[in-house]
Amino acid sequence: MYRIGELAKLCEVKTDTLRFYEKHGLLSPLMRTESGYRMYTEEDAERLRFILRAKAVGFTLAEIAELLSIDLDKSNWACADVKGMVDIKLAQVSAKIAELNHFQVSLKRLSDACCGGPESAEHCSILEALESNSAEVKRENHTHQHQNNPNKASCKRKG
Amino acid sequence: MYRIGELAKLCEVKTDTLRFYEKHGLLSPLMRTESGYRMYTEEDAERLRFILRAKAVGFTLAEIAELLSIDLDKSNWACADVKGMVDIKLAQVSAKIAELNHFQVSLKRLSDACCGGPESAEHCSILEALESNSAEVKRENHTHQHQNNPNKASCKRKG
DNA sequence: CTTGACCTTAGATTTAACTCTAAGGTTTAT
DNA sequence: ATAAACCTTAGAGTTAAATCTAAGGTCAAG
Ligand SMILES: [Zn+2]
Ligand SMILES: [Zn+2]
Ligand SMILES: [Zn+2]
Ligand SMILES: [Zn+2]
Repeated sequence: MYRIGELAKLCEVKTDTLRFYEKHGLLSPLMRTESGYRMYTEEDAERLRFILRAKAVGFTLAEIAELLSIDLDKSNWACADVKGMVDIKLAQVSAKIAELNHFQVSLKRLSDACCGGPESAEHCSILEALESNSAEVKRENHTHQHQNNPNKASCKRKG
Repeated sequence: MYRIGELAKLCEVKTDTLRFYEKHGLLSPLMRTESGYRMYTEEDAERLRFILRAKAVGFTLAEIAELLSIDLDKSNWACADVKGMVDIKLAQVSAKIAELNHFQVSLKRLSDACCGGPESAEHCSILEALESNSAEVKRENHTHQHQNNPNKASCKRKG
């Protein structure tokens, strides 16, 4: 039996999180002490680990609640149901990855085009790209305009 | 000159969004009509496009506000500043991708291990994996337990 | 018998970027 | 002159998952 702080420490979450999970129907300790302290059993701890594992593969708490209720009533559910949830999540995750990959490619293109030097950003190709509609990013070259101050170090590519 | 609805349509955003951007200091039309209608200039439209392009590479509105202020005062900023913002964002995006890739791999492993059939989930390897701590997911095989009902179609791998 | 670490509750706050509501004024077309 | 389509404002609601606050009760040690 664990008090809330003990279980929290054991599973590396905050006590707030455990109360939050309880409020949202994910994990309710069966017992309370006379004085009202929550007492979690090993079974509760296992349920918490289920929740954390499901979180670790990307499920939301609402989805985890569904998985938990399926898990408690397995015989009334099919593999198809469970795999369906996983596959939907997989599609969502893949879609998000695709979006972020797009960001990544664009950002990389912007980063690569900019010298990153100490010169004025007046001719920075990143800003130019954001200002204009063109798909390609003009690359700054060695003779680009912001090398016009000979007192400053010349604007060389980093790394 | 555009009224708010015209600019919204032109750039495929909601009027709400334009008011929201104004409230947050990203885009304020210089003019109003006598009756208080916002009138956006072509310059405002360009600024909106800047915002949308920056959004399209993953910047938050707060970061876009910063980029806009840099853009209006380029000579007081260096390429290093601009590239720095891009590189920070790139790192964030890459970190998020890494997390999602982890989700994706885990989900794929779960999905692959489950037959996805109409049989009871009593021996579903997905649920088993979430219940237990083991890193590897046990794969359901052709003779797995939930094929014990001969009245139902056997639990075959989908696709 | 008091200090400090723990526990309780209800409810507010956080983050991001909208999105919606209510109540009303303006423009344009018929 | 009236209806439709537009515009205004302030402010509340949405989503997700906590995280924090305030005000107080409990427990073990010294
Ligand atoms: Zn440069
Ligand atoms: Zn640059
Ligand atoms: Zn199966
Ligand atoms: Zn299965």
